[in-house]
Amino acid sequence: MDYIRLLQEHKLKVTPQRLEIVSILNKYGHVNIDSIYEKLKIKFPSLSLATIYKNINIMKDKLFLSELKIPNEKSVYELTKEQHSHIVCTQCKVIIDINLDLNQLENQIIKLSSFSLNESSIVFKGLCPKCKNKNN
Amino acid sequence: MDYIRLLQEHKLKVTPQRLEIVSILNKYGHVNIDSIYEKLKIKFPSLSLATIYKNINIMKDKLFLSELKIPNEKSVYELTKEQHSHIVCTQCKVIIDINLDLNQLENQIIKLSSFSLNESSIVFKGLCPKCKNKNN
DNA sequence: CTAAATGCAAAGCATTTGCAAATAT
DNA sequence: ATATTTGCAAATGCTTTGCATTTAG
Repeated sequence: MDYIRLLQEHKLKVTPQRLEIVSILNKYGHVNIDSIYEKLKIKFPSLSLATIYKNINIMKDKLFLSELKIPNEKSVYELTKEQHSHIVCTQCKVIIDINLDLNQLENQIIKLSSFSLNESSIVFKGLCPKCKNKNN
Repeated sequence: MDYIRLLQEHKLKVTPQRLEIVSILNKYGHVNIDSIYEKLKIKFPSLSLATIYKNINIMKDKLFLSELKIPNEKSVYELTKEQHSHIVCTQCKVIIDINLDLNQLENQIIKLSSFSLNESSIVFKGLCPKCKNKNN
């Protein structure tokens, strides 16, 4: 993935801190602020939390970063991809992306509510295969 | 709706403040902290925000209050009902409940992810019928 | 009468802001 | 050379806590 181009396309200056934030997001997929900070602190000991917040916000504004709100948990961030849904393991907290066919669901909604739809946020919770087995 | 019984069933003392919080939740359906506070302040001028927070938290713990996290907006609270989904109007911010048949969706998820499922949080965004018309 | 709830003020966190110094273009 | 970004410290804002007083059961 070309992080430099990603930043440039959004008219952001390419700083080492920014490159590393994007790289962490890309590598880990779903991360919260604290864990971005921890990981970055290793490479940039002088790094400020304020810098992370500023960058997260600017990237959100430019829409190439999305915040995922999860019931009863902290928000995590991910690089914006095509629309997809999430499943969270209630035990080990792993979050995975899933591509669902939402046509049938959207038809139901439009029929029942007469809304016109654009975004959706679909988060399921349950047990991942590993944790399912551990529990037996 | 019998607010007194609702509180008693959860072993909470029936105070005037609590009755009014529950009544507001029931009346308005989806409300955020500030708007609960504003509405209550009229009836109880001495009311403290801390009391609202304490009550929201205790009701959440007892699971008869649910927090609804909405992408890019403040959380709202609702009395816990049977599982249902939500649609939010991006223009007027109205939130409506909707009962969807999730069977087909859940089958997809189980097939694709091998998770076992329990909760789900499904929030769609779009334009409500009124705002759709206004925009023409 | 006792345990729980309220209201106030203070404390605690998370996030944002202002500004001088450093850096990218 | 200029505008943006960083990092620090201070400020803000939301939520929680501690405690004395009040209230419900």
